[in-house]
Amino acid sequence: MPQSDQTETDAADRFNQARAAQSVALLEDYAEMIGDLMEEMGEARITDIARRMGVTHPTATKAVARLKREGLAISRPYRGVFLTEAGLALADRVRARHRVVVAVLEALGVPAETAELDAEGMEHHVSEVTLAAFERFLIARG
Amino acid sequence: MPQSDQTETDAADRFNQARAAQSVALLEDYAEMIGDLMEEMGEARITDIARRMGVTHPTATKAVARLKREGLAISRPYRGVFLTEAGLALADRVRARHRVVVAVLEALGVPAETAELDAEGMEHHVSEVTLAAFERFLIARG
DNA sequence: TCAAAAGTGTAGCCCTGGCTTTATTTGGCC
DNA sequence: GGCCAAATAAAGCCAGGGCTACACTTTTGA
Ligand SMILES: [Mn+2]
Ligand SMILES: [Mn+2]
Ligand SMILES: [Mn+2]
Ligand SMILES: [Mn+2]
Repeated sequence: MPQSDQTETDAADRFNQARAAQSVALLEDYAEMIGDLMEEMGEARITDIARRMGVTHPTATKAVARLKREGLAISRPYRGVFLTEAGLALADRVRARHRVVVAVLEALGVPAETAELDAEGMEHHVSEVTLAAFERFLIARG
Repeated sequence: MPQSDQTETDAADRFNQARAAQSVALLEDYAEMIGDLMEEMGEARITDIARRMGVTHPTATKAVARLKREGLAISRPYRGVFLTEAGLALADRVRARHRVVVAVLEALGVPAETAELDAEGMEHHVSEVTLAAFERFLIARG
């Protein structure tokens, strides 16, 4: 394989991975947040989800519909939303990863509020391998 | 402002920033890549753009249409695509940021190929403040 | 108790960013 | 010079993720 072909497939692979990560980003954020609300309030109401996500309630309803379709949440009409086992597992993984990303940013000298803001988008593109490296870095650093 | 209200607006702000960053991510990646192709080949053809992005050529055509609409590129029918001054400036900023993000990941112990893959998505969520911190970190580290 | 407020559902609109299919143009080559 | 392959354009489909407007249900409190 000539070098220029290699350059092209490598680039395409990168963009494909980024697109794949983006396509689950919304599910991850909703799962994490619904988990938070269940913890805090016992249930997650559409209105509360929408307010925290900064969207209108029909938008939150659509996202929850997708979560249900993917087996991550359940709900009955006019009742709260609840995560399934799979949803809870996802929420936990996402929450842990979020904290690691914020911690790494802060360790690198990023102000706390900025770290929180940037981590919200960056986290979804942090692969398992990178997450492991982040954790090693945080431990080594003490 | 009660603490719970604060929690909610903070979260909404985070998600809004992440959405805003995502909405320009595509422009950034195309600008960077068209800049690369102009450098390598003298012009950027739709077919080459599409192959490198890992999409079909109608998809690339649509993206280029958006770049033109935003004043970042120009092109005439059946001719190559070229960046405007604004497009070139964007491409340069994006390319520099991309390199910094990759360098930081590698400095944290992430393998080179993984760093390239993850950086492609993460870079778009790295704010100016965070980028500055990254650069200081890289310099301090030598 | 029951009316008003709050919450939820649903329909339908828009834009983005993928895709396939079909038409048109260009460019290389005999 | 003309033909054929490659490139480009154009049209139209789909899903995702935002929105508004409107209908319906549930909860609250006087
Ligand atoms: Mn997030
Ligand atoms: Mn998060
Ligand atoms: Mn990118
Ligand atoms: Mn990039």
